[in-house]
Amino acid sequence: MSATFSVLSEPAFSMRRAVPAKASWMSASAAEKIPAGVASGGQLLHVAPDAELYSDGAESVSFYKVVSGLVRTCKFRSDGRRQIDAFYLPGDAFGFEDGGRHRLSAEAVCEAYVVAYRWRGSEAMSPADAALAPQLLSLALQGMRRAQDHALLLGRRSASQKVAAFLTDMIDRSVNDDVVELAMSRQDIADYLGLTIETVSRTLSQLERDEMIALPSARRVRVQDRLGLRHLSS
Amino acid sequence: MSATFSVLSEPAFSMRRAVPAKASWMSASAAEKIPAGVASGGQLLHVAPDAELYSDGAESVSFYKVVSGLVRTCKFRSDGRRQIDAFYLPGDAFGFEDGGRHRLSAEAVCEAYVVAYRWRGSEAMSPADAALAPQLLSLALQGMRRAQDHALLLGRRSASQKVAAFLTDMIDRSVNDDVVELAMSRQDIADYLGLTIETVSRTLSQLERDEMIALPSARRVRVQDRLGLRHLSS
DNA sequence: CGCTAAATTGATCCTCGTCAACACCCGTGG
DNA sequence: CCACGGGTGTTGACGAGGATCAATTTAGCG
Repeated sequence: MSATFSVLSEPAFSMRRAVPAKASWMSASAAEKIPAGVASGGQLLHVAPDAELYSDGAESVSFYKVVSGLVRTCKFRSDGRRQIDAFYLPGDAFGFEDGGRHRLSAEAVCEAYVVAYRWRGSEAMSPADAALAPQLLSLALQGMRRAQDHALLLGRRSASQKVAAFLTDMIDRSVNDDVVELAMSRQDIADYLGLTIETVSRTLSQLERDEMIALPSARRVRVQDRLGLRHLSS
Repeated sequence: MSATFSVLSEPAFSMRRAVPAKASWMSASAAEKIPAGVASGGQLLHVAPDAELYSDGAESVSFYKVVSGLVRTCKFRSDGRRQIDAFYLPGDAFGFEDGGRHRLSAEAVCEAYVVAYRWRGSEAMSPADAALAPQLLSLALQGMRRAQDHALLLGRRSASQKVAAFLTDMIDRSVNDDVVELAMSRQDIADYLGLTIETVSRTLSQLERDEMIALPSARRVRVQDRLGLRHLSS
């Protein structure tokens, strides 16, 4: 895994891994893609595919917002297995946690740009930061909602229900209506749903046979029976 | 299910269910058990066993803090199955969500006292409320952490790992060191872990045979090999 | 055009869900 | 005091769904 990410504004950023930071400066057009943020003073970062933005246990100095690409947060178990906590699409914020340390790793699924906002947790908030608290609160509540939905998704559901719910969620979150371009691999999906790659693959094939979806290519899903899919995930 | 809960301070509280509010006034000693809260103006409520504090979809007018007893938040699926999102012990806060509506039901597992704090979400915060934002933020981050841990617990783990993790969590959260008094039924545990009551029961029996725990009674667990248990839940 | 990683498909095993019977705990009432 | 009854928990037998191991196909990329 060639883990690299580069700071595109200020260079003073704590890197956990000794990795050569590739100098790749953003274009003006990329800068314009930054969504109207919580704070104005964000720092734009480029993260290479599979590169680690921060790791489990690392000191938490910022939270982040995705500008482009896809980010996953995950946990690595002692048995070597990986569990993915969430996928973050452009516009989504992640990485704000209390306690001074991250409790998950964050990695780019594919090449991504993220904005980092300096923030060290609700305990260490300056009076100036306090003004942002309501907006951070909104983000935290959103994050809690997402985590709760994920827990509900994982609790006692069949493989087909899980995959259908995953696809439904991806459709809802993507701009396009009926075709989803999955940036993540089958392994990523499996680790997110608590399944194996084989089961994910089999389930997708079955959904295709049932004519609920079409798979023009492995990572491209065309939804043909949106209602049926939504009903399956119940 | 005889769903009843009664407001012990002000009577103006929105009840979703047409239920006879039993007049049961708190004792002075119960009042003293209220933990130092986020806000001072909380309203003490009594909730009878299995009574619903609020239901999925209900308008969200308050968040809550457990004074005594045990509260569960849960979701009911269309197939009739129930999933428990979380258990809340004395001192834990719950029920703060954005969007104006609750997305889970809250019920008392056993007789409980909770304090309700008027709050309608981060969108509808008065300047006075804004002062509380940092503390609410801390609570929300705690809630997010809890939900994430729950999702990680449910993702691809064996029944014994799940049960061990559940017991470990209950030990960590209870005051007593090695004996846990479980207020919840096997069904509650099963719905929390995404298992069946039979599997929960079998797993507990197995843990007892392995001498990691002892079960002096069905709801009382004595932990004999705390390290082994913790290692199992990994 | 090959090389490699990713994805699919197949065969088999095992965990856990399901159905069923039974034990236990308590409160009620004879 | 014990019989009865219902709720809760335990245990057993069996089967289905998904994990595992293995082989093959497809896609991506030099």
